[in-house]
Amino acid sequence: MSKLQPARGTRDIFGDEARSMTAVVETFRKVATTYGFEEMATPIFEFTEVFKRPLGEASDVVSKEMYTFEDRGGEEITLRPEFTAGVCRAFISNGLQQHLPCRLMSWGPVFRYERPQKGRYRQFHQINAELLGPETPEFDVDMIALAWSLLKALGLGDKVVLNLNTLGDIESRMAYRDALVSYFEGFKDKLSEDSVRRLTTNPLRILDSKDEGDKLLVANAPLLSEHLNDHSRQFFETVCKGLDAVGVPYEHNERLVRGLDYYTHTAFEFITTELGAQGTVLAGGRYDGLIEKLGGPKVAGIGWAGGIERLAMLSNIVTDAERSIVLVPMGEAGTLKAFTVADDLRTAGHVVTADRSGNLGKRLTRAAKANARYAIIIGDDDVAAGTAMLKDLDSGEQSSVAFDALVAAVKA
RNA sequence: GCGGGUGUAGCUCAGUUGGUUAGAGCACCAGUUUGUGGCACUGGGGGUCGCCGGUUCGAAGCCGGUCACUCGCCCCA
Repeated sequence: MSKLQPARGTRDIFGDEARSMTAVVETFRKVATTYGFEEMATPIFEFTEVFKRPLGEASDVVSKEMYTFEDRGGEEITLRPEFTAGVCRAFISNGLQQHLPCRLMSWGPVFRYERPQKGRYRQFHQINAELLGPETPEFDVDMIALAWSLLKALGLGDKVVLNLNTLGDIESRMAYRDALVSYFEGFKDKLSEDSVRRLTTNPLRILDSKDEGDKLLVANAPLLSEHLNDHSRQFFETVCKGLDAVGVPYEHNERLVRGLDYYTHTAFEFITTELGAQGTVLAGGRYDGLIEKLGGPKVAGIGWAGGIERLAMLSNIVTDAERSIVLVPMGEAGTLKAFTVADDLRTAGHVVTADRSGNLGKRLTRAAKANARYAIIIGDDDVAAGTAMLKDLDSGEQSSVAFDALVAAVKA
């Protein structure tokens, strides 16, 4: 640790960036609420097993990206690398299967030990939505529609493209996996180093390879759509029809796969080209076996997560700070009087600060630069007279107002 | 984890073939101005030149290492 720097991949968030991230979260809460979602805040750390079991031992997240440590009581603890597993654990812990379907929204920090880049941090923030209930394709449509509504509300409707695919149910996925492995086994010497490794860890990932040689082989590889059983095919068709009906544009991308073991059926990613290699801005899918895998009831689920930093960077939306009233006390009596004036105005709901240093000109300059709405000058003479000088900083007009009339005057 | 680039004030950047107290603009603070604003003038604070080591009489500039950021890969939000 040299100097007073934050640890690698972590940062301080303030100013415009903080406001912009808050705006993303606020928009999310508002939109998700209209879809019937309720808040679920789970701990930012869990027993390691909660993440290890559902994500899959071989996944990158589990094998090299988790912040895991033993606490003072000897428990294996992990800082959450995603929301889904924790939310599902909470669902089971609290017996929420009595209230299906459950629509749960969350947001907050998540942790992944990765090499940082722009738009990619070791501690970053996500908004998250999960819908737990029966395995019904219409729910997939609802979830994607929610994501699309949010993105539109953030002004990202034309910056982002929805890539959609189906991984099929477990049966279809396994059949396809076998077909894929036997196909690529034949070209093992031509595959990139990464892809040879993926052949054993996650063969579907090869479809997504950026290696030029791999791409040639992938072009002739068997297609997942050819290995879908009837159930999986119908499920996907229903999802597509639903999306058409709600008017969510999408591209069927057969190469879209997911890294985590628990995904089945629908998988989707909203992608932008404006953030370099960090183009995925919001992504998710269906995870029908997850809750059972964690030891819970047979309940299916679908969910997604969005990167708050990435969404904020793309949208540039900032909630404007509320315009303030600046008190300018000019003497001892004025300084004391300003405390009660401030109190009255704040009680009435205004943002009030006092500027007590420098000459009057400086203070008005600062108030103007801070985009304050009013300045209230309170000198000793004013206190004696029972009035303050209320100055409208937009128009430049000012008038003498009795102290007890200030709250009303400022409203007008 | 792998490969490339960058690092001088809060911000944007100068800084000659290594040469003595490291500069500018913007921003900030104060004064002109205890009673009227975004202007002007004057002044001020702020940098161990990312950090450590090496070469040299002498390093912001050269060499090595390290840290951070950044671009791509892996993977992902």
